[in-house]
Amino acid sequence: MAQKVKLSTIAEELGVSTATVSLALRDSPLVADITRDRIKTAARELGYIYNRRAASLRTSRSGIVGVCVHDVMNPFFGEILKYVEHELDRRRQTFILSNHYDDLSKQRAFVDTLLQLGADGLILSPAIGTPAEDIRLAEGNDLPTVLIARTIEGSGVCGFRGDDAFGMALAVDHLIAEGHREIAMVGGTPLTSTGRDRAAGWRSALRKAGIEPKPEWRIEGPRSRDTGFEAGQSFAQMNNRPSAVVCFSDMVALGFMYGLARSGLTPGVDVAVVGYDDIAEAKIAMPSLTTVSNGQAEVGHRAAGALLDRLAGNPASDETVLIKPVLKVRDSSHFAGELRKRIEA
Amino acid sequence: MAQKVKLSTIAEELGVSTATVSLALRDSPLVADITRDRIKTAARELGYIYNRRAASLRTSRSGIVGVCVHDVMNPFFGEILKYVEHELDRRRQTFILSNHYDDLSKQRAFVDTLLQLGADGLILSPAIGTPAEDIRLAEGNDLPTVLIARTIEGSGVCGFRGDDAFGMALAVDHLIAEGHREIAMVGGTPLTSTGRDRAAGWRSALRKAGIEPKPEWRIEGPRSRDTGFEAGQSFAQMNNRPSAVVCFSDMVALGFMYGLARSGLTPGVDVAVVGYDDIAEAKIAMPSLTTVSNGQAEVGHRAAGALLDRLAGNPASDETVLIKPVLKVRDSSHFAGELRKRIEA
DNA sequence: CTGAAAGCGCTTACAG
DNA sequence: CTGAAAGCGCTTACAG
Repeated sequence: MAQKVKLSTIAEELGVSTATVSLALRDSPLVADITRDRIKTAARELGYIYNRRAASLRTSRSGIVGVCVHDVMNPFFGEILKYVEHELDRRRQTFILSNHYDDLSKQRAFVDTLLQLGADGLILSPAIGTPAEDIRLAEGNDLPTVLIARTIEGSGVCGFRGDDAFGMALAVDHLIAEGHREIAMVGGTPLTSTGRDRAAGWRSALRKAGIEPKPEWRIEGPRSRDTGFEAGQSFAQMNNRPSAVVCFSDMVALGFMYGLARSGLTPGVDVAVVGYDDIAEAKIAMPSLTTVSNGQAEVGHRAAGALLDRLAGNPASDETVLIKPVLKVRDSSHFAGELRKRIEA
Repeated sequence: MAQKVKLSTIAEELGVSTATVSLALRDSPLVADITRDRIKTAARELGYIYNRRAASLRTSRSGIVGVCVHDVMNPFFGEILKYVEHELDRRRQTFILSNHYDDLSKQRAFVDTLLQLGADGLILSPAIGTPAEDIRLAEGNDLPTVLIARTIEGSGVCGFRGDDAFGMALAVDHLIAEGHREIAMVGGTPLTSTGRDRAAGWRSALRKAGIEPKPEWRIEGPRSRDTGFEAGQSFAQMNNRPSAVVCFSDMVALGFMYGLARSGLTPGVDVAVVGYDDIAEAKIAMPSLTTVSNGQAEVGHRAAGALLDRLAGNPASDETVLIKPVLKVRDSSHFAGELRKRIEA
């Protein structure tokens, strides 16, 4: 390729200074209209490419925002990110994405890269085991951070997530209203705030209804479609199988229903199933999946908004915003209830 | 936060030059072992953060690779990206991801950003309508490009994708062997190479078996689970419904099966269904989905490898590598065949 | 093995 | 409204 075109190339071409070119290209009112137009035309004709590294070195603003979550392929995160992406696009920020797969060292390597690139901010759904210290380190190195989906005690930064305990209680209350008394919870781990809070919501909703959850009703672990599938197959073999389950997530629930079906049971009839998140697939699944809407749109929008606010110089908040979940009743939990009522009648 | 620590801070602290510090931190053999150790220790203690913008401005190497696909949330791309990610991680390259949603202007904005950041390379699954000129422009501005999943005539760069026509023919041949004579194809668009090639494979496999595909057997459009679902519902209402369908992708097939089931048909029994891609979900779906393995691992690995090769200074190739697909027979196509044979017997 | 100096391509006071 | 000059934090010949 030919010689690289830079500000000074344009400046020489037109017989003006690089300062004027720089100002003109960014529409500074300091530059006369005619000059600006001449400069912009020349830039276009010469195929000028703005060098953001140089600019960023000078201004210490990079226009880069890092986003790091467990796994983008998980629709729950994918849906949140769509909204984050939309918001950042509008503000002309470049976003760099990384999965951490709950591997702390991968997350740290990513944060390091962001610091090296002089990123302007970070939106993070922290990996299991992330110490508050890691967040403070990022903040201490001028990397404003906003948490999503999971939060960390004492991190001192703001975060957005659903009210997990409340949402899971909605699911359990619904199943109780449908006539169930034995309700298992499948999936999740006490290692994340999400896992702890949802399990707590399940447990306390049962107790409030006077039902003491049996230890074997709490099936920890699954957090993916695959492992949900395995859990569904095991569940089908279980002695004294509960009549209903709430799942840690829709992914788990959808896999669980596949697993039940593979074992010859009909989800929604033999076992009532409720998911969590209300991802797009829930509505079209067979049977359609009763679930708890977890506010992906709101989390994504507000997290991006909060970060952009801080970048604009507004004061930081350290508040965790809990978004109210909403129960979506569909066939996976409702068929069974209907049948039960008919039998009892 | 305190004063920013830079090379010169360390240099002053230890009474050496910044040149020595720079060399030491990158393990140059020019620096004495003791000096290097002292420097590295000081860097750690002072909390030094390497400024990649400054380095990159000087060296014109950024360590950044851009990746742009239709949508990361689509497991087909997600799976490819996992392998790309793995390969780039190993080589300590930072990767910047973007969806283009088949919007050419979004793709262009992303390529522009990469040029501005001085990215070292681009892995692209081009948006519908991408002119070869766009690729040449990137290459002309020192952004080596490798294509995945879709290719572009006359782009002059190398690409990796499955052999779509061959793969779809495998699927059709299988259904014919199962006894089907009326086989529809659901989904895909002639606007992409993938869509054209798969439809061509379907059509020519039918003709080779002496079957002339009826126009109404080609149901164009769906490329997602949602639209596959709608297609499944419409298909259920169709007069003279074919006994089998091949789908543009697993996502379409999985949605299609949901749609059939929602309409009261049993996928795999009332209608044989074959997908394309062999994403992880295919194996656990109900019924398990017969599909064509599309080499996501190989595409991801080899595309990343080819790009890294070029970055290492090896000569560019302009070859499109076609990866051989493999048929995976499962229940969604096999039940129906079994039943048919029994009925005929 | 180490240091002094130039330069990557911008932006930003400052002066006019 | 425009220009001359310094400086962001590195790396790289070059000299010693």
